Amino acid sequence: MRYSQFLITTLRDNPAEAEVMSHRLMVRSGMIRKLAAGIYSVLPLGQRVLHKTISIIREEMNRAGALEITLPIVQPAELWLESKRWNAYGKELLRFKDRHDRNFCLGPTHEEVITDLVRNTISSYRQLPLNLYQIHTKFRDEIRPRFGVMRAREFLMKDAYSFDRDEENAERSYQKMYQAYCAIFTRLGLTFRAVEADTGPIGGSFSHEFMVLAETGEDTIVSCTACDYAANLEKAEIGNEVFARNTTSKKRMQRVHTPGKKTVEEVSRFLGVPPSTLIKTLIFETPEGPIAALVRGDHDVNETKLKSILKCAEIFLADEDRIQELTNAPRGFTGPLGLSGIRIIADNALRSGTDYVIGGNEQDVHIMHVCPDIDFHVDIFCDIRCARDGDPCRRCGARLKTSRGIEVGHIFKLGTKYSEAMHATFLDEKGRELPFVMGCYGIGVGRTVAAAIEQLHDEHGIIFPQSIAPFDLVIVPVNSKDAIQMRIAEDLYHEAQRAAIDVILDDRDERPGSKFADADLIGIPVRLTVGKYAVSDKSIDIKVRKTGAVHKVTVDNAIPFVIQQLNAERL
RNA sequence: CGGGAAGUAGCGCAGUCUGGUUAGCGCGCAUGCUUCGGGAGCAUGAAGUCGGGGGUUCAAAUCCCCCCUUCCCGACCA
Repeated sequence: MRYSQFLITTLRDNPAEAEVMSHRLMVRSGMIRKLAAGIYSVLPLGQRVLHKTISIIREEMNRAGALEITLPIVQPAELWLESKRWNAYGKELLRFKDRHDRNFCLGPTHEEVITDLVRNTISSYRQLPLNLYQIHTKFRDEIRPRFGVMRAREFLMKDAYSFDRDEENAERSYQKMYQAYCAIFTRLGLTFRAVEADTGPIGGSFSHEFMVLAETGEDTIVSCTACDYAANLEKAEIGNEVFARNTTSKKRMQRVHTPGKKTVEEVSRFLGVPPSTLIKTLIFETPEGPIAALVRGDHDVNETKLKSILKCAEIFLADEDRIQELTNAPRGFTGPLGLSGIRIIADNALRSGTDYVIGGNEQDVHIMHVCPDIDFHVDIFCDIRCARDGDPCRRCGARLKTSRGIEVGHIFKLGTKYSEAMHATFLDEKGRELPFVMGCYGIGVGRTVAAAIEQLHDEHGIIFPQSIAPFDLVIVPVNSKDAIQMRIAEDLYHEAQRAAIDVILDDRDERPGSKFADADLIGIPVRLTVGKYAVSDKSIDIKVRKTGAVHKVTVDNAIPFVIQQLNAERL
């Protein structure tokens, strides 16, 4: 490819719309342009990167035995009504009507469509296992799209769906995908980690998220410092702690006046006690009515855990009016004592300690020296808080630590959730009709590219891993009006092409500084500079983007050296 | 949906408070000359419904009202 025949539209200034680095660099390098919030056009440079990413994903999916298909983006409501997700999915599902007034939606995911396809196509255990995948556009009407393609509304996703005859085989399919994902992200040159995760609205029994490690990631990962346990914060379980309680020296409860002190911080400062001796009482609305969730003042409630304990999809914090109605006090003074008709769920940590401060369910009143389960009733104790640095690991008891990541892939064991709801069955060798045991497996393609950039960049721009760089090599003639330099550059260009190197020749009549800056910004792994030394003593500079190292080689050795450099990185 | 910020040439911004020549600057773009090892210099030029609608006024980018869009934080969410 010649620069003069390619469209590269780099920008010198950071776009005002972009805050995070990967977004800035994708816009500045000319990979993407925004059309509307969370909706992007992909330019030729970005398309090349996507292409290479997709190729790797496709190769590994095929290697794992999955078959590529294409499913429609526009989906009829009937299928979603069958799975009960037409109403359950929420506003992310963009619904609309066609000219005949029939309901449709844009597919945010494709479980319904694939299940429908398979139930009409597969009828025998002999046709299993089956894994079908596509790399296609999804639409999710996110409340707040952000960070460019990292959280877009319209985005490219690889989604795969496995169908098996039983749990055991489904487990095998799941493991195959797990391995394939590891292979994919390794080939993409990413530092990543697979973590246990909540299944969310997709449902199913078990899932892993693949996290690209990056400080700017939206997700918090909890991992063990000793064993290999790792989970999303939403899911991360806290190991058994020692719950010691000595009630012999317990003080009597005491009402205290706490005018205007509503937050944990205010109350703890006012009373001169540490936040860990306060109990936060949060009222949540659930489908079965309000519940009270109790955690220590220095802990945070984990709503995902709470949902899973309550076995419901939707809970939300009660608002000011509702709190007043239920507790006869404004927000900030809620406590478990005397709450009638409300289930009280307390975090395990509250099994320890006898001397807590709680809200008095009365304006400007708190109660001191309170012991859970003795001074007030607790319906159940369980793990409902977010894990923190230092908490014990569920598996081995060692300390947990937290870090940040970007979720680029998610694999689910779906079980028979969809196949049962939609009557997708096959006959086994004994003629029994059984529902497919399913799994589904997603990779956010654009997000993966963004995550790679987030992880691999410097002050000059993107440092693409060779596997997804838009070009392997850029050849820069310092002075494109110098016929001899240009001829050497052209010769090297052709030589590189013959060697199957994805090369671009910067034949623009630009100053060398601009060409270098663009090459760095775009993140081409290897740059070859043809200048006056190439003319005078056949010396070429080869610069490696990642390390910044400059190697001087002769014209004849240039391309072989480049090949060696690329092979060193190629996986 | 709550809080905050912003919409002026392709991009980045000034001008708005305090209404008043022809709406500016940098980058980019076009043409010419010189230059060419880390974003060159000079000259000439093209490019603007000042986000949209309404209002106030002799006069509106500037003041008032309504709306739209975008970004950030939160709530929410693969």
